[in-house]
Amino acid sequence: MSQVHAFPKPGHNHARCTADALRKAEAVCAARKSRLTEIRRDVLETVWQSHVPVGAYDILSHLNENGGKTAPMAVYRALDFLMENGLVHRIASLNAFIGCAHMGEEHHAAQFLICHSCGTTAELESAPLKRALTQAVSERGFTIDSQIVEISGTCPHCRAA
Amino acid sequence: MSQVHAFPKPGHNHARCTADALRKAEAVCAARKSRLTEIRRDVLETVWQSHVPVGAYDILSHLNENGGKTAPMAVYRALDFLMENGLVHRIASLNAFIGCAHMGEEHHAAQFLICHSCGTTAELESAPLKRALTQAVSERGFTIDSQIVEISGTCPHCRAA
DNA sequence: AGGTATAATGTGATGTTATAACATATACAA
DNA sequence: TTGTATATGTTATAACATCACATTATACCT
Repeated sequence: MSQVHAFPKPGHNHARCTADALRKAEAVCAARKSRLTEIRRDVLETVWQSHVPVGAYDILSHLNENGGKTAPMAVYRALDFLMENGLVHRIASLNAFIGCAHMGEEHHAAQFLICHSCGTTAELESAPLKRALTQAVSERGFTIDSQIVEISGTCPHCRAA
Repeated sequence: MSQVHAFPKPGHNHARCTADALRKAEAVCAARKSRLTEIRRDVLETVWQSHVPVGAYDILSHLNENGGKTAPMAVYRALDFLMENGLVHRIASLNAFIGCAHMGEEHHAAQFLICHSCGTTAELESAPLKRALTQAVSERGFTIDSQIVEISGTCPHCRAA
């Protein structure tokens, strides 16, 4: 029986999400012998400040809040590293980035639910959807390299409110 | 039995695609009492020059090839109009635009196959995929407003070559 | 420890995509 | 024909992303 992932609740203990994420990231990097340097860790931490995707320049502003002088390139490089290591996803429809909720685990695909009311974005992670997609695509003689599934709408919590 | 749409062949008579598209666009606009003005028609025609998505600034260059002085804003406004009327789609992963292959028809969803070898991009239009998606999303209590499905890979013709 | 290759970061300029804000022109209905 | 809505023109700027090259840090081999 497949587990249906819950959409992040408005009042959840988010400090825990962040702490878990950083811990997992350390583990993933250790396992892959990737180096989670200071700037990469800072960027990851910034991305994890919420479940709302953040733009690269927002991350930059956050890093420079206390007089820092990090350049855009540094942020993009850190984001590239984090994406290569499966720690962060890019949301193409928003030109923004979000922490990966399944670091180190097998990943069906990058499938996202984006609430345009509160901005909260969650991974959908549906195996049936993945299968339907694979099937439809291969029927057409096409070979998949990568995919984007981004669904905008209203999350259960905003809908209730 | 459902019709599986063919991926555009390299040597097809593309003049016909364009002519068909412009004719359909006229019909759609007439039916909706939308005005397909000169610049909008020019942009649509430019987008239809191939089955490869074009960037807004490429469209702009094309419009200005013979000394014109159209501004970016005009192109974006035309694209907005064309998208509102279902004549053009935006490919988020490429920041580019492509003519809609199903103007005026019922549309399952914006689902695209993007060949990263030749650039050719086609609408997938799979009902089972749409169903799987709707199902997965509603299970999570989420209400869909819009969706993006963009699949990158190799098209049958490039794969054969 | 020292040398050297590789990886990471710094730095400045520039490229690319998209929108804001306000002025002007055009269509078309009353 | 004149008012109103729609469309376009114009200038500036915002927002997102990369190039190219210099410098520094780290790993790892001897």
